Amino acid sequence: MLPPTPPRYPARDATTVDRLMRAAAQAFAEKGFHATTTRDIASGAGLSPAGVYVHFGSKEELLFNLSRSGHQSALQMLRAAVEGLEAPTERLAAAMQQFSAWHAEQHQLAKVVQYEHQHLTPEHRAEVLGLRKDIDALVRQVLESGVAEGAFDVEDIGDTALALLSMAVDVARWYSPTIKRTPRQIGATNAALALRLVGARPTPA
Amino acid sequence: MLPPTPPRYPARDATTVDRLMRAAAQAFAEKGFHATTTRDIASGAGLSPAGVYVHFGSKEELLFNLSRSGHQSALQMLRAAVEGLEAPTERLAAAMQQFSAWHAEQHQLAKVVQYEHQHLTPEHRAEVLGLRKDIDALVRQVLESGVAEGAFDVEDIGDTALALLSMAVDVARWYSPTIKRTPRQIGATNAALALRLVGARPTPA
DNA sequence: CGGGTAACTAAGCGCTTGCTTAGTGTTGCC
DNA sequence: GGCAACACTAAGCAAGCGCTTAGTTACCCG
Repeated sequence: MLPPTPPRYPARDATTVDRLMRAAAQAFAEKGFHATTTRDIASGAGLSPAGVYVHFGSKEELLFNLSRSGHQSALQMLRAAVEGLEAPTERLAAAMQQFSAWHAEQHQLAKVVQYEHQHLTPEHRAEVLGLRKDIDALVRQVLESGVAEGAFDVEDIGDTALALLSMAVDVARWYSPTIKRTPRQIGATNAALALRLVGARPTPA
Repeated sequence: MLPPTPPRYPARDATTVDRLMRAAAQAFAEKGFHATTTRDIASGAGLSPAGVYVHFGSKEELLFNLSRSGHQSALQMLRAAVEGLEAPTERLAAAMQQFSAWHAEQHQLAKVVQYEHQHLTPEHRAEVLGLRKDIDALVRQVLESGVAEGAFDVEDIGDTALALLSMAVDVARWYSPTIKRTPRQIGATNAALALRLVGARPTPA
């Protein structure tokens, strides 16, 4: 009774779904969810207005898929960044570097992730807020272990974690591909600033 | 030929205009400009849908008035905060404290200011972007004088100013009146973190 | 070659949107 | 008292919205 193809509704035809996701990310990032029409998305993906609904049940479902996969990739990237690193300063620097650079490199997706989740249904919003908590917890944990080892001098871990996240997240608000600094440079700057914030010394030359 | 009343189209009846501005600020902050209908604003101000157009020519004009007056009040507040202060650490701490607290206390207006200006007409956007540049310039100037006096140790003034602004502006994104910290406490935290960022010592006890 | 399936489109439906129009009640001035 | 000026409403219009329906094309597997 098993079908010869694996369950197909997670859309095998990656290219059209991919074009839709890209077109939606660009439009949502530039104009916001409500100012974007399904016709914008369809034409951005080279489809007729009805073509969207072959792959997504609604405009909100498209936003949800974007928001969830964006949150997941940010979280995975953060985990990969600190994996294998022992020293708290290295872990913090790597996390801040990668997270900031991600918000620049993926600035369209990042804008959707940071500023459009309010337009999700309550159930969908709850799901992505869970992923956000994981990201917050990871940053807090990096700070906590640094404080425990005496590598960081921090007044309040929650406040400091929030400030660090602000610096990185806000990149999505002001970044534009036309500026001089590259995502990598932005990451390096924010990593250095983060080490100052937590009272660590930058790795000596 | 001068009329007995001064030019009247800047709306003398402050109370209805004020109710409209408040209702619009709340709706724009909570749902965004495009998701807000003129009927939302009208009913929020206790008017019929047509009543809005007695005082504002369009929904965008309402947004513009909000955005401009919000930018102006933020800028004025920043100027007042540093006025009369000589020591760079005091000036930076005062600016950061007040600017961060403003984004909490006025979080609805601040959200409109920071996240909705993309929906202004090009002319109106250009006008508020001018005010934003003034705010950026003020922060930079505080950093520059601190560096010149040897009070701050900063690698790059532009990057550091941007990080400081990120910390303050991002308050509007995460602040909610239900959290434990008061706007004043948030301001104090961010002021202390700012002094760390610029390599200054917090004022000794 | 025939038949089922999945991707896609042309057309359009019902609804909501920003905004207008025509009219009403109130106020203040001569 | 007369009347213009004003703030406001009831009703509604044209346009645009998200999404559906009915039908066409392309392709895969026997």
